[in-house]
Amino acid sequence: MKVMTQASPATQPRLEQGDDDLGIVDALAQLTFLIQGTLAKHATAQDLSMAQTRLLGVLRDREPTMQELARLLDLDKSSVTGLVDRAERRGFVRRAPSADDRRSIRVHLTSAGRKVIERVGAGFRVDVATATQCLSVVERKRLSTLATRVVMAVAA
Amino acid sequence: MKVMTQASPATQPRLEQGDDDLGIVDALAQLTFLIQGTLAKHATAQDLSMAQTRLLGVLRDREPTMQELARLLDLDKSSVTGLVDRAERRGFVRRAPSADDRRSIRVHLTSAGRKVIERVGAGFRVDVATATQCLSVVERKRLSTLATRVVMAVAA
DNA sequence: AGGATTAGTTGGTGTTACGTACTAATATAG
DNA sequence: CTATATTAGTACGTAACACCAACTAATCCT
Repeated sequence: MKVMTQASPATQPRLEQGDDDLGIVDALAQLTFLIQGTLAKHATAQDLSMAQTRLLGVLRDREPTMQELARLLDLDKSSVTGLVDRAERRGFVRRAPSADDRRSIRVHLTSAGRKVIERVGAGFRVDVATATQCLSVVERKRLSTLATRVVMAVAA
Repeated sequence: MKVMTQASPATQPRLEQGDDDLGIVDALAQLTFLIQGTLAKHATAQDLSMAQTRLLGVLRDREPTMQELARLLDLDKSSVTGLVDRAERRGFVRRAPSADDRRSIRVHLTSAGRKVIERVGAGFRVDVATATQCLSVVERKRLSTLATRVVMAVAA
């Protein structure tokens, strides 16, 4: 995990950090893999792939067209066709004709789909809570605030 | 993004958090997707899949056997065979016979492989730095320390 | 020496993702 | 009001990826 940056040239061994700090880049990278692994675990437990999980997750509070779905998931529209095909075949989502535009289609969760994604979410929540138990209440709050700030800033 | 947990029952709209805090679970989940997206972007820019990127990333400071690689990447050994096949075909890694055990094989980066993964790392670093620019130096340090603590605690 | 175990590959199946080409519906231009 | 262009979605071909089960070769065990 040693890739040099402009900020810390190869000639300098990073002044500010000891063993208790991986540096912002590696810390976030590793945290990311950890969290993704956790999510993948619960997805697998519900017999869902990560792609299916993302699809159902996005549909929890939306009823988008295929086009919008492609944008939300950052996929090609032809990829979304297949994804929704398989989810529909398993009874997790359904396609409904759009009211205003007869070309487009609205995708929505079925109750079975909602149930399965809620189960993944519940398990995930427990594991994230467990993983952050090494932090005090104040620290956990700090972490979630900082993470939120970054997410919000990038979104804007 | 509203799945209820034991910690915050459905009857209560979350006492402690305002609009400036998504809560530890959603904040980390969203941060994770953000970071993964960034990494994927730079991987694609170097014409690498995420699987190839993870492979080359792991090999930066290791020369594992196929078996160890499977454990490191949390993949089936047969998946690793294919992954290494494709990476070798593209000249990024090489297989070398293991000295002590004639059954096993050691996989190592080529200079081309090292070069390409370093480029991904460099771009990724820049983007993480940019994404965290909304934080002060102290806050950034705090975030990286907290993330490190979580990663370390889970690893142990 | 001989059976169990371990390392790695092979082959088969299913998912995922993409690009291109296509149909149908809507929007725009003249 | 046609004629053309654009948009929404699907179909098809290709390739990567991941798994399982079956297989070969080397090593371990007793």
